[in-house]
Amino acid sequence: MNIVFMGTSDFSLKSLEAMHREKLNIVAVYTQPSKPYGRSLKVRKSLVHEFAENVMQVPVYTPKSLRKPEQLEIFASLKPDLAVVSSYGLIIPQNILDVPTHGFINIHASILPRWRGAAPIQAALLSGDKETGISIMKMDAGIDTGDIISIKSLEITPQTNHGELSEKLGLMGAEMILETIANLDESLANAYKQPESGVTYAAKISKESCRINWSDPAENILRQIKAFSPIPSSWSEINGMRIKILDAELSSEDFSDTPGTIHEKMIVSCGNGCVRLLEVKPEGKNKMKAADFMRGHQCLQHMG
RNA sequence: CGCGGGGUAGAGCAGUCUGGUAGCUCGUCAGGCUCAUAACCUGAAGGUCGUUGGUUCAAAUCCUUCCCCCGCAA
Repeated sequence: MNIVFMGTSDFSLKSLEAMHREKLNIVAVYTQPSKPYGRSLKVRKSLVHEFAENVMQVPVYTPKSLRKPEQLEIFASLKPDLAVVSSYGLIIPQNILDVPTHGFINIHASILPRWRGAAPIQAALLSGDKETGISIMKMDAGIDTGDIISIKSLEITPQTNHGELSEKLGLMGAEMILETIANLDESLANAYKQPESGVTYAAKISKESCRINWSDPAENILRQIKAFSPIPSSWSEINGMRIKILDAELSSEDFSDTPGTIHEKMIVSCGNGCVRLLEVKPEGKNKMKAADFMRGHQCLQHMG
C-alpha cells in the first residue's frame, strides 16, 4: 500500500518516525517549504523534511499551496492508496482528497469536536481543560470536521506544560495511527460523525497573547505560562528587560497589592492571588531557576 | 553580511568605560552556638576571568582571531 505523509511540526514527526519504524511503504513526504530561520536568517529545513530526506530517503515535496493543477498531477502520479496528515499547515482541496483509494486520515491533538483548528494543545491548556487527547479522523474539506475513527484521552494535571503534553500526545498519535493503518478497512468502515454540540475552535497564537498581564487572576496567568512553555514562552518585562517565564506555581500568599509587585521567593502579585516563579529566561541568558535569577538581581521590585 | 545581549569559583551576578593584589549574594566542606530553624557565628576549599595573537613595566579591563549561549525579527 502506497502511503503519502503530510506534516511539518515536531508533533507530526513522531508519527512519521513510527510509520517508518514499522516499515510502512511511505512513497513521499509533504512538508511546509523551508523558510529563513534563526539568527542568521539561513534557510533551514523542517525536522520532518530532514528526517524524510536523510533517514527515510524518500522524495520530499514542499509546495506553497496544493490548489494549483500541477499539484494534483504530482500527487496523483505517486499513486497513493492512503494519505496521513498531521499538523501540516496547508489546506487540502477536494480534488486531492479524492485521489487516494482509501482517502485521507488526519491525526488531531484534541478530543473533537472540541478545539478544531490550529493550536489545539495550547487551547486546551489555556482554557483549563482537565483532559485532552488525540482524534484520528477521515478528512473532508472542512477544518477538522471529518468522521471520527478513534479517540484517546489524556489527563491534564496542573503541572502539565505544552512541551510535555505535546510530546505525550505526539507519541499517542503515533501509536494510534499505526493501529488505524493495521486495521484500515475496519477503521474506515466504523468511522462515525462528530457530535453537533461542543464545537470549539482553537485560535492561533500571537506574540502579544504571550505577554503576561499581571492584572489577570493568578490561575489564568499560570495556565498561560503552562500553555506557552517552553515555546513560544510567556513573557513580561522587568527593569526594561524582557524575561521569559518558563515555569511557575500558584502561591498560597495573597498580598493584594499592585499586580506585578515582586515579593520574597519570587512571588509575584496578580490581579487575584499570587504566582511563584520557578524557572525564567532573561533576555540574552540561558534559562535558570527563578531563585538564581534573583540572587544576581536583588533590587528588582516590579514587573509588567 | 537582518538588529541586539552575553561567556568572571558549583549557581546567579558586579568589576571592563577610566589597565594596578579576584569581588558580591548563595551553595559546598569543617567547626561552633541554639529547645529549635531555609536561623546565627567562625574558618576553609574552589578561578589559567570562553579561545588566539598583540599593545604595555603591568590586561578580566584596550586592540585582534576564533568558538559557544541567548533575546528580537522572520
